Amino acid sequence: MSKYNTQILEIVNLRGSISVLDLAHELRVSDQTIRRVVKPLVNSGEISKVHGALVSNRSALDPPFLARMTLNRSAKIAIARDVARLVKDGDSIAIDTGSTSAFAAQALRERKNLTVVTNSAFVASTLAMIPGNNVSMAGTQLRDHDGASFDRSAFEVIERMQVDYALLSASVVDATKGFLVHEQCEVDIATAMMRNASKTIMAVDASKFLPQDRRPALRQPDLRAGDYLITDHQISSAFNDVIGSLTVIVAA
Amino acid sequence: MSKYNTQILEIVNLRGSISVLDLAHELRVSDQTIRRVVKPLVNSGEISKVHGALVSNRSALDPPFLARMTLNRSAKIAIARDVARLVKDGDSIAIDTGSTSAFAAQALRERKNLTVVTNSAFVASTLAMIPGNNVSMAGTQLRDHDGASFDRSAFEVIERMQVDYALLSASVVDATKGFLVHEQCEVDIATAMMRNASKTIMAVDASKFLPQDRRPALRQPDLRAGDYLITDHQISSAFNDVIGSLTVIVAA
DNA sequence: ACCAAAATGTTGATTTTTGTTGATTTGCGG
DNA sequence: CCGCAAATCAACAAAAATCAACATTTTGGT
Repeated sequence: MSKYNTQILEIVNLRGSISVLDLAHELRVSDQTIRRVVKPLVNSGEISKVHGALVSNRSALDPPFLARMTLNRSAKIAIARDVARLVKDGDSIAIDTGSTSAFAAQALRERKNLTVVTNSAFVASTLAMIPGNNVSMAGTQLRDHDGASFDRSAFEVIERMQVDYALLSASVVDATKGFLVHEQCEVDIATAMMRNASKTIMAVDASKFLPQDRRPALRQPDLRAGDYLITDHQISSAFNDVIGSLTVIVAA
Repeated sequence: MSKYNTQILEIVNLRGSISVLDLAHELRVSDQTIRRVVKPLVNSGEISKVHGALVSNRSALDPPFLARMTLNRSAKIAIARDVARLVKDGDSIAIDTGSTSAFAAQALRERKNLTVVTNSAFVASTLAMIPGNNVSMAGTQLRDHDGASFDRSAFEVIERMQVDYALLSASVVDATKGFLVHEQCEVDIATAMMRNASKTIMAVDASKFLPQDRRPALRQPDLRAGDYLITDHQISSAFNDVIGSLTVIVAA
């Protein structure tokens, strides 16, 4: 990770493409340095390279949102893949806010003819543009830190949908108290989604099972027998109470 | 994959078709190079080729949102920058659907404390996550090709906002008929946004001023004196009627 | 101030891309 | 069917970009 890293990404993504020499001149370094710095960026797929130029492969569409979600990224992606495997073409699904759900939305782009209801603007815009999908955005006023809505109209929209799956997440999993989140409004939305869904999918990466500094106090509604828990590590038997009769899927 | 790849796709898709020689001249390279670069594009079916010319195989319809995002990218980015320059921190703005508006939303991320109302889920999610912004998503059910909403609740939300600017766009500009779009619902939303805004900003790149194959028939509402038109080239005097008393900003 | 490690610049050999030339093919109107 | 002009293709030379190796500078810690 070099000090030019962010600058390079910025320039390449803004201009769409630029030659190695031009970029070297822009940053007042030699072309060789650019090549060296750029190589890991290309390997990690952040930008791509053709003989003669660096080209951005960031579609102008996907916002920096996902890029910021670097916390446990690969685990979340693995979980997202399994969510997409569970859901079939033509299913209907309610999706809550949260970074795991955001990745799941990305993965669900490969499904077709989904009916989706969500209170997250990001999830909505991700899935709305897939041809054949039918996406409803629940809520009007968006919270600034995650672009989700928890207003009255959000509940109204969710209440009038009847879906196959509710895809929920949690901030922390406690061995006795269960799935916890930080805010009451999140519980309320989750409850509404569960009530109107046949099955619930709880997607939480393994880090949420570890003790946390800032322990949230609010419990998500209890899951029902046959609901799914998707995570990325084998779960310790200490959590048997919480897991109960859930179908546990451990993502590779 | 060559460095001319994206440029070629952009030009071919914009113009519908172009001769190899013209394209070579446009990109300042030899015809032979064009032929070489184009061959893999033709093989992979991205564009097709007849003797003497390259033709786009994008549908004659307004290209899908994703494709439009790459069309005339640099012009749209320049325009977006000027939009962001016009709007000040703390302003309120209504934003319509469309690729130019999507870029404008990206550019507006550098503004703070904006109040935003939009019927595009993409614009909403782009701006919602900026701390201090207050974003309202107008509408519930999202159209699949661009993730925008035109339902009853969209109008209700827009009608109850009072904003400084309405940021609108158009598919084509006609010298006598003015700013045209393809669908009535787009006009309706634009009208509602304009009615509740002090000033209107019309953002259209120069390619929209050229004659088009498929001419949309629906007129955006007339702009008022003092409204802004932001584009990327000097506008021919043939459009004087349309421009009227607008403040024209030509993006660099 | 000193050393070691990391980052950067320079050089020259190597590879890829591009332009040019001339032969060959294709589309089209008699 | 023929001939013509435009378009295409093949091959080689020139130019540009890349890579590897080594020299130099900068950085961070003692």
